[in-house]
Amino acid sequence: MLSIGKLSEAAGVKVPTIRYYEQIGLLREPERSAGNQRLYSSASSDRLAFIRHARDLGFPLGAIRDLLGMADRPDQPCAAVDSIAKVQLAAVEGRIARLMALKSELERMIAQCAGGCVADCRVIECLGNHAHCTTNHGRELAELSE
Amino acid sequence: MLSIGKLSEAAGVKVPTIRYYEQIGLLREPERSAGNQRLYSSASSDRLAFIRHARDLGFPLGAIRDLLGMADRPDQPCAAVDSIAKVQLAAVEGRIARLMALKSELERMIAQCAGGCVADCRVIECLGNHAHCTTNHGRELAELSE
DNA sequence: ATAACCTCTCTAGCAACTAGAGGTTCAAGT
DNA sequence: ACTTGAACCTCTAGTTGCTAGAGAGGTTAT
Repeated sequence: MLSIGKLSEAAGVKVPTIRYYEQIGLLREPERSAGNQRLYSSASSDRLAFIRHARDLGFPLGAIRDLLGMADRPDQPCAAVDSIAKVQLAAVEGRIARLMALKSELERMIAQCAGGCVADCRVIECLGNHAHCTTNHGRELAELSE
Repeated sequence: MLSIGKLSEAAGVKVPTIRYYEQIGLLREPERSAGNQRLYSSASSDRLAFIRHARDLGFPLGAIRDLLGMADRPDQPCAAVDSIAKVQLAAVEGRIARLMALKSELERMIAQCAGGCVADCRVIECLGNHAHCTTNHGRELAELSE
């Protein structure tokens, strides 16, 4: 059995984060020692590593909750799993596209700045006047990119 | 003079967001009508458009606060402006790089899945076992990408 | 004058944690 | 056996950038 600190080290997830996952119901409440400290099995460690890996891949916790539920029923078809992964892939692709547009906009702004004083600064100018932009970025393009 | 609703429409920023910007000190407190409603000049509208555009480009509000302070002193050198923009560009580039790694990982996971049942699902398998990954993504690679 | 709509303040909520206060328990060294 | 110090406990509040709602009051058009 592992203490929360050992589990934290083993799975690469910070201690308060583990408690947070328990609080929101992503991890089951573990056993406790006589002195009320959490004790985890190595199965918990696997589960936590799964969560961590999915988080690293950008899956939101809600999707991870669904994935864990599916992983617990191995004889079901995995179409639903696939579709979650595909949604996540689409989200990632969308973010990349938006960020590329922002990148070129920023590069253009920076390149145009001659390094003089603020009154002539292209960066300030461009931020103040959307008409200077080449790309058609807007609220709907940027909101998922951060 | 514009009501908050007109300003909202003019700048493309929602009404509660305008009040929020005022609350955190990004916009000055405007004049009020006899009935205590906010009244904005067209200068406010420009300032708000500036903020909106910078947000669209992914600048955090703290950076925008700095940029606005600089825009108010047009005779200063603009090196500081440039450096804020460059930091933002670097952040965007970093996010793109991380997202590209995540994208290929997700694509690989999805491609490998034969569409059977969960027990054989490559997606679940890969999420559970980091050793299946080709890329070396980790906490430090993914944390800025969302 | 009255309906319809706008605005006011205030509070609480979202994701996904992180930080801190103030107190207990455990493991190791003496 | 005792003491020290690290690790643990619970609880609350903060982060970022808003968004949603309650309940009250202002404005405008017919």
